[in-house]
Amino acid sequence: MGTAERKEREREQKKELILDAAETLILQKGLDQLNMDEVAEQAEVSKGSLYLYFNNKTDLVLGICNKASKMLSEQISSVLTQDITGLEMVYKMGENYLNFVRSHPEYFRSMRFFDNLIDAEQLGESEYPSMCQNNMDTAFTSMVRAIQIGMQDGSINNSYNAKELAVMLWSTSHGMVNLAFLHQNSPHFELLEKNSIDVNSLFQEYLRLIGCGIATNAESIDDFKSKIETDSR
Amino acid sequence: MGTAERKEREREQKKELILDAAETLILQKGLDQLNMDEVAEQAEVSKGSLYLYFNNKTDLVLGICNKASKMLSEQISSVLTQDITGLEMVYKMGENYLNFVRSHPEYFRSMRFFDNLIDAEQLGESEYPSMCQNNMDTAFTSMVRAIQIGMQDGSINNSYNAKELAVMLWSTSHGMVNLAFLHQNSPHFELLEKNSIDVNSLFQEYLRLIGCGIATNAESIDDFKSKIETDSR
DNA sequence: TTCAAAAAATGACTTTAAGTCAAAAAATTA
DNA sequence: TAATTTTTTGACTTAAAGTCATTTTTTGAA
Repeated sequence: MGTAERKEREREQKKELILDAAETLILQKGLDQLNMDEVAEQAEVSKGSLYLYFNNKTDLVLGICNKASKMLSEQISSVLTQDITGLEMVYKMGENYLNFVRSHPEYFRSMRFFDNLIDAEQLGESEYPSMCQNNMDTAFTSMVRAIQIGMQDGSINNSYNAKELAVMLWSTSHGMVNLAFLHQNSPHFELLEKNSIDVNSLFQEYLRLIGCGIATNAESIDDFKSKIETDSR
Repeated sequence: MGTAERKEREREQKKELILDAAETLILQKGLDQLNMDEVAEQAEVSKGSLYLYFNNKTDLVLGICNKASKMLSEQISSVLTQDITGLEMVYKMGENYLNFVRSHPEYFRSMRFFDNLIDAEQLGESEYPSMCQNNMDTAFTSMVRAIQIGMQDGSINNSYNAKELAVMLWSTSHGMVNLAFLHQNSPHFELLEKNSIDVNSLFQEYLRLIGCGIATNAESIDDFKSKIETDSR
């Protein structure tokens, strides 16, 4: 009869509706100011309904984090299908990460929230943490794959362990991207202005720094640099 | 008469007492679970008294962050007085940062809290944010200084802009150190275990990666590597 | 179409934890 | 030593998360 299937679909749509409402509010006023009564109002449902679709406020924010990490993971993984060297893939992945954070600050906020939760709190019965984790694992695996491709095609120095290198690039780019986020979204954060540093050139320099570290040799570095310059135009 | 001075000193001691109590609780149960009633109990004062010494809960946590950032800043700046090359200073600063986070997870938690606040919330009348900011500025300036020393003594490639390089090293090491923090303090974080990666060797590799990127030439890199190996014994 | 049973939605209510303040206790000083 | 000022207290207020008895809507067999 298909009633159950339709119900399930409608349920998912309603969850999506609520998540959209919450995202709008987070974008407007930040995650700290997110209030369940307002989410209910924005989503045009009662407060009680929120709790039919999400266990609690944390669960709801993790629902957003799930969407966020899925989107990021897809954008990172998509690089693997391009016809470029492994080193270039690594570069593109970093660029995609930066672009993601810039265009979806509310998504990045939800991912920072998840990062804070994973330390500290017991996550209860929410199904989202493992989903978020899976999304991030997928993105990470794509990174490892790009590095392996680079070692194969000779663009990346194979004296590193691929996974170890992936973790390093992951963490360092997280640090860089976090800086870009603060610069864009926090009026109190003035480190870059005070030192008159431009985010774009900073990120280019980061890639250059990393590039010099992981590339096989001078030729592949030069090759890499010219690629970067071409891309940034 | 000196009564006013004594009162002021006693007031500072009481603030310290309350901060210590809060630190103990954060270490035990995490920042999310921090509860003002429990802080009052732990500090052996009434709840009302907490609000005589701190504007609100946020202010109290920022008080901890002030201590934390001061300690970190001192540890980083102390490297400047050592008789080593600029490149080695940069390395030592990174190492000090890592050690700080490992031995004071509750302090690092308070600094993450500050990081989240600076985006999002209006910080009210608290005097701490600017103090924390100053502490971090001091640490950052020490980093710039180390890089300038390295450019002078020939250990660091001077094709970079010193401040830009400092921001990069700051951000990337923040990312690395954050990873080490999660690994140590979050039972849910399994990225390193799953890929059987050791934090110490990862950090060594990070320094090697960065070292290769910023060092002047092969000789200084080799020199640097042998220094690192000596130190890790 | 009708209506009883099931499912979904509601909002007034409960709970929890931050934050307040009038009254009490302690310290100061004349 | 007693009036005055300063400090402390904990019961109270408030804000926001979370609950649940009741109402509304949907379903599907007669």
